Amino acid sequence: MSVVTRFAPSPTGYLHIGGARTALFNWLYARHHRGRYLLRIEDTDRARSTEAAIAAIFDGLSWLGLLGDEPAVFQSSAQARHAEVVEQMLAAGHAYRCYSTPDELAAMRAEAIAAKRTRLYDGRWRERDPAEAPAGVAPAIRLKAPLAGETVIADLVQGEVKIANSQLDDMVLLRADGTPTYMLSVVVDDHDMGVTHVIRGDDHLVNAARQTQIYQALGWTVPAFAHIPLIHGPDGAKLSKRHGALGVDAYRTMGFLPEALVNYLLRLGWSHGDDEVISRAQAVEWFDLAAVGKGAARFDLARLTHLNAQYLRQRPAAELALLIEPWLAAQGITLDAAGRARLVQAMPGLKPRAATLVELAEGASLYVAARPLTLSAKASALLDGAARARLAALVPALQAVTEWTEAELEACMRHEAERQGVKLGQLAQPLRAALTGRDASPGIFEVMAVLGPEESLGRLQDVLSQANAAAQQSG
RNA sequence: GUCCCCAUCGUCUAGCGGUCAGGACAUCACCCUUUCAAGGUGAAGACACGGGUUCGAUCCCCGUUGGGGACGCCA
Repeated sequence: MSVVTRFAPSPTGYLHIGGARTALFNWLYARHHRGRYLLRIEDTDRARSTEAAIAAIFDGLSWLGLLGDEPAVFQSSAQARHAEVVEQMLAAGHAYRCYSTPDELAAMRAEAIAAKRTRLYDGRWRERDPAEAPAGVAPAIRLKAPLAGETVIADLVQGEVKIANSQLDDMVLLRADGTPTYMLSVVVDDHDMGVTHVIRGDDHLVNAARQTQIYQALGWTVPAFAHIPLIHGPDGAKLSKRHGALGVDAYRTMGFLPEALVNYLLRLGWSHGDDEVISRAQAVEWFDLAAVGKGAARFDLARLTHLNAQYLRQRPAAELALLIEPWLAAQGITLDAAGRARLVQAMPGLKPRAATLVELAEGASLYVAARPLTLSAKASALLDGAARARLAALVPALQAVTEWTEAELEACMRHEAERQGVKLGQLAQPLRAALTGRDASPGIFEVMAVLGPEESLGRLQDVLSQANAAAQQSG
């Protein structure tokens, strides 16, 4: 039997980071077993579903490369089928009409809580004669669940889980308005879509027992279940808004690469020995449910950041130059062909100094900033009178460099430092400040080589002439 | 209140009866060095607790504690 998995998000705003991991595990499991991976939008609750939310989910999945193998199924389109299945159950005596109103049920629940009793539905209409039905009340249809015994879930991650049937009440299958509930829809849809493995969050573990009862009432084969642990925030509590980024898109805007996020999510709860950086192809080959951990894991941004740095370095320079353009644009920097070429050339020196695209763009901006540069406070501090004098003396030497390469520039600078009787750093640091406007940058010879003689000397002159102007003004 | 799940360094984890309890991130130190990174070397750092089972428990069983989840005519 060929494996069929599915990811079934409800469209409530964005693709949650936990949902992304569920999707990933489903995708990997299907790929590993050469099966199919499907998508189903659980939009049964029409009021809470919006086009924008659905688009956001597809967008997130697309970015991560986790779109379904076939067009997504919309649960709301199968309502007639759901109602038909409930009719069958009614006819077979596996379901019954319940005339209790929502108000009545709420009162029943409140009473149970006050009396510290179980809050399960008490089955008051289970055996009652429908003739006693109150006039004008549309009934909900409930499952006639087994009273005694237990329901067993053979979970691929959690192991065998047994739940006493006394703990499971007669759940609603069809609402009074004729719409199906989630519990019924999932079962029917998973069955109709031929889903063989249901891989989802831990919070559905008890639901698996309820759904098993529905499968059994229908005489359908129960799929294999795998309930993966939830992701917690850094403080150990459930991941929530106050932890910052929740949606996958937020990580995208923080400058993370999709392959890094995927690798991070994969290792969160799943492991393969001591392997940390795992390619997509390798993950497909290695992935299995048995290696999924049982405990909830905390989200660790530092770890994601480190992984991102690794993947950043694997990307070709040209790709990275393209990827950072949006962040550059946000700084008001638009690139021409020469600027792009300069960034590509600068990438090898920029890469190891950045962990995210945001940092990479920040580092890259020095190469494409417009003259004259705005100096940072620390850069200005480096350019005191003595430093400026050293730089002024350096200018003729630089102008004499015939081959503007890293090696030639270094030779020139070392020679000049010796001539001036200073350490290389005393020359290099002020030069860095003048050429980059900052106190930290890639190697200064590399910076000069990428900038070219014209831009380098130009930036240097900017600083020197500003100093002259300032001196004339005060003097 | 009832039921279910979980438990190894700060964090993610390896371990599947006998290990100096391994790796990674983070932290600290040193090296490299024109700055900042990167890189290299090293350090510190964990089996929640109590009972069993066993010649021997991180590992198997029970309990305690702690954490999480579920108990809707939400999904």
